[in-house]
Amino acid sequence: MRRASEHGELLKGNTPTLILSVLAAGMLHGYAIAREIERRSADVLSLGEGSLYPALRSLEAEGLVSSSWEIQPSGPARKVYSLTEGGHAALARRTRSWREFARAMETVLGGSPDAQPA
Amino acid sequence: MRRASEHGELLKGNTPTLILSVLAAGMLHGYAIAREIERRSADVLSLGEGSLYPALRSLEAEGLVSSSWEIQPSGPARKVYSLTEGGHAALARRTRSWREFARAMETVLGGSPDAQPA
DNA sequence: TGGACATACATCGTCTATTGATGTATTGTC
DNA sequence: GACAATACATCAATAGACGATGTATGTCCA
Repeated sequence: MRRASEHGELLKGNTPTLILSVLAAGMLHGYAIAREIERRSADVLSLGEGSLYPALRSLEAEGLVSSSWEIQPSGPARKVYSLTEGGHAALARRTRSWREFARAMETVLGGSPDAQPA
Repeated sequence: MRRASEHGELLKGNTPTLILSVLAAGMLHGYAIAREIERRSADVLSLGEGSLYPALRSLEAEGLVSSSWEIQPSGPARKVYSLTEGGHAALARRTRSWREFARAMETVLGGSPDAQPA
């Protein structure tokens, strides 16, 4: 499938936040999580399979999501994930942390003569 | 010295942007760059020496900053950095890229029922 | 019939960047 | 005399994203 545009290393550390975020709207299987992130971000953000599946495993190991297999009448089985209570709390925490970070980035960038206003 | 608050892995990929950003206001030596980032961000963001100096080396290798030693009448010598033309251009590019990324993060987060408005 | 592509899972090696520790040396302060 | 700040630097360990690869099914088209 098409690759979304590049954002270098910026995604680092934000993958779990993005996954928790789309799961907050309801349960989804792994592949659909990646598509939903692309859809919501208008293809600016994209998770490769090599980032997605390990991240889901680690979120499950931390107890932030839970999963069950869904057998389809046709096509491969899907692993469907949903947020646990801890997952909702983690999302709220991570969202706050992201926004504090993003605001701080803006204040540093904004102090530069080169920077256009945001 | 005191450590600024933790933001996990969020800094990843943004270190060069922050350095270029504070250098856009004028030349500074390495240690002062780190202090200026802390000052502007009200101690939310902080670069350890282990991140700062390698990042400066690599920026210089890319031709985005240039440096010269400054001998002080008292105290250790300082390596003073300034932005090259390429550095100004890179800063503008990186700032645009950061903001596109941050906006996309917000649109994904904003689609969640758990998210408070930014 | 065969090719391409989307769905859907998963793993693995590589690469890159941050972290924290460690080191040297000077200066100022309590 | 000890500690902290200034000021440079390196290095091992760690973590996380990327891209490639693999398996399998289903669809669409020529």
